[in-house]
Amino acid sequence: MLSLKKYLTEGLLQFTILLSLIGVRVDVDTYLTSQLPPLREIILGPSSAYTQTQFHNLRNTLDGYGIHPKSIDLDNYFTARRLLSQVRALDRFQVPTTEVNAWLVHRDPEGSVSGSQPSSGLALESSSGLQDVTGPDNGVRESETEQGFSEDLEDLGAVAPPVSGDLTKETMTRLDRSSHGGGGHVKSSRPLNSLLAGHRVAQPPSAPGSRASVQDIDLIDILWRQDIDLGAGREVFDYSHRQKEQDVDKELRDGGEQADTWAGEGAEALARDLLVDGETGESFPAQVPGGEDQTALSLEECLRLLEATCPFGENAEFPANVASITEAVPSESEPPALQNSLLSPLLTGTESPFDLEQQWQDLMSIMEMQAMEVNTSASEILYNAPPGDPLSTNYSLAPNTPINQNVSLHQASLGGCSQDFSLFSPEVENLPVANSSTLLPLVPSNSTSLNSTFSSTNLAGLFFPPQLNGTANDTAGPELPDPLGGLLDEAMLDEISLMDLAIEEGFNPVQASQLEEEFDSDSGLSLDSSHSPSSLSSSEGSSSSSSSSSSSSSASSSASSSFSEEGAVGYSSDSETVDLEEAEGAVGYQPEYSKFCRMSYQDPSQLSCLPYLEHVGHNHTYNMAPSALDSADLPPPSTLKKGSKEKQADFLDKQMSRDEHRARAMKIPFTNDKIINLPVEEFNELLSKYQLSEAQLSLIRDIRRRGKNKMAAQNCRKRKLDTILNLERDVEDLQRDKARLLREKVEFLRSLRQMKQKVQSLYQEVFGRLRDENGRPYSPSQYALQYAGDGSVLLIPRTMADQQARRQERKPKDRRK
DNA sequence: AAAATGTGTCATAAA
DNA sequence: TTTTTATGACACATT
Repeated sequence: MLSLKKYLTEGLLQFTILLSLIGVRVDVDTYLTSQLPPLREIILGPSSAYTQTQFHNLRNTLDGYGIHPKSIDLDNYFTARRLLSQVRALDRFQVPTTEVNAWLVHRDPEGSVSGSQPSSGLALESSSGLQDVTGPDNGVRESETEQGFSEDLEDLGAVAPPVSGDLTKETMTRLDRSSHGGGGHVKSSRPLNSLLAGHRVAQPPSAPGSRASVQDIDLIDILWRQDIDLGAGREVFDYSHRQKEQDVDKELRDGGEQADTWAGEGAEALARDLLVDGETGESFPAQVPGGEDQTALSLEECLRLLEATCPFGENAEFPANVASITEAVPSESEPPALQNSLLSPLLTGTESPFDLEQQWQDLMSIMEMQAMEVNTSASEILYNAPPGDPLSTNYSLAPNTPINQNVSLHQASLGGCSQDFSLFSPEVENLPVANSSTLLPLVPSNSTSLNSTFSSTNLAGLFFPPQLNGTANDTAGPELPDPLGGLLDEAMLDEISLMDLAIEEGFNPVQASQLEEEFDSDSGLSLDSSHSPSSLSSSEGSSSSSSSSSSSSSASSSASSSFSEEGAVGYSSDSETVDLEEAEGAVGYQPEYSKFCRMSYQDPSQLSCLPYLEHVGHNHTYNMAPSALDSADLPPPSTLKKGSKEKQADFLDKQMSRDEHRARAMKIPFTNDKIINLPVEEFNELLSKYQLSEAQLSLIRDIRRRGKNKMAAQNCRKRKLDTILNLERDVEDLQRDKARLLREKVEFLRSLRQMKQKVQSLYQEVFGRLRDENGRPYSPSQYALQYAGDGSVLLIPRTMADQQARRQERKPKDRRK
């Protein structure tokens, strides 16, 4: 009975997850409390009804595992596997950082497009006052939708009184999901990002779920980069502000929506739980939401991935259904088709050329991880809490908190797999543990990185190539050749040989220590590999980059006189930028290094040529500039309040430079951009066109001067940095050369010593065999062997030999003189 | 709170 | 001479 219960609960978890995927809402309590057989039947038998037979068959044939009744979980498992293979494929393709970002961004539109087709779930949700948000869900407004959405939130938030943090969070996530699935966002990552940020804020850092928050940071960073790529700024995700506002906003909706959507115990239970947790601040809000956050996210990510890679017709239904999980009326007709779409990716997954063993290991790592997290969080609730509530709570929670809780839904599902296995075949259960513990380290570097990311519950690691993970440039991909590897080896060899030499040959202590120092320094250099590779590799490209920079500098300076707009561009030649970006992307700079490069190689003038990007170049401003600009360009929907408008104005003001403020104050009729970047002639023409006061003129000239100087300073700093880096590289090269020369010297000394020893032994042998007329050996103290120039050997008295030796010693000195 | 870093500006020299 | 560029130095902001 106990096993049955366990099985039921676990299966129930899987099942609910699956159902949540499908978009069917089922009251689990009824099954759990009263009707066990039906539940079992649902889990075991009819699962085939939700899945397409062909996929099962295919899977079975490929995997070698028989069709398990609990195919739902297997579905999750295979979905995960497919995702894994996708991630691996990413890794394999060595997609550069920027490209991967683009990939994500492009993937979203697909999901949004597909999601925008069936907006049923959204329609349901919008009934509770979300129409503003979900109304423009045809992808027409795209990012604007999002903006309007957030602004709506802000607007509402200004009015709504704060209630329970958990409730708000939950509502927020639901809202976000609505915007996700049906909103037709080109960039669903933005709300996701902000929500994640919110999640991070809401979570107590000390709670067990804080692990997820760390990943969230990574994910946020990645997503943020996407957004930056698309022109959005981090400001969009200003957690501390937005989160609170949204929280409050959600409150508003929560009141109505929750009552609307969840009638019955589930809702009550949820509310109860949430409230209690929110007040007490117990483990639940951090743990369970955290865990389920991950789950939901990963599932959603799964869906998106699936959509991206398997643009089947049915896939179009995913987002909407996912979005409508909580609100959708359970419809029996839907699931099969949906299941079909759900499973279709599995086909491709099984088709993936990757090693089954490896995938299995990957999966095992996930399962292990899940076993830790889910068992401690979700299962706790499942098992320890009263029978009815927890399940319903879980059920309602998972679908309702898609974003923040996204992270672990995936794990939960995967974990469900492991649990399933354990249920059915203990030997299989053993496998994961053994594999994950023992085999993982042995897995090739690719999968190791993957596994590590998995085991660290790193969502970013789950869905992005390792290079992307958080610091992105932190670690060069395993495929990337370590330019310092050879050096390191060399240095180590050097050191070894040196020590060897010093020990064996009784090397001159001073010299030996010197050499040791040398090698130490050298090896220290190499040990600083985290730093060296970048500079080294950069040096490879940097010879070109430096040359290009020098050439471009001269060229630009010459060209600038003739064509000042180009001259304004100055050092920031495209080629150089590309070079360095390539180097950066390929080699994987150190974080600070990449920071350097980003800072230094951003083309300020180019940016300034694009007004909307003008402030991206400056770290101060680009945090808030894009959002401000966005909001400026796309005035929020009618619901905007004065407060937020003021905020917008503030943002605008903040984003504007001092000179821009001054120009505005002086009512200067053209843009600072023109003032600064126009060639002198055109600039003068422009001035002549207007009747400008003396103050205005002087301000304009100051603006021009300052603007040009600003760019000049940027170029100067960039150049300075280039110089420093080049010098650094040169120093490294020289140190390498020095080490090499020293090594060669040591080698020569060693061989010389060996030769001397050999000669000495030969000498003694020959001398020992010499006999005088009387057959007696010559005394070494009285005679010596003298090597003649022609190769002959003479036996001469010691005295003569000493004299000759002295002469020979003097001769070189004389020559020198 | 202090240090490190980034950025804008000014003064000045040079082209 | 005027304009532009380069650069050191400083102040301020951000991290």
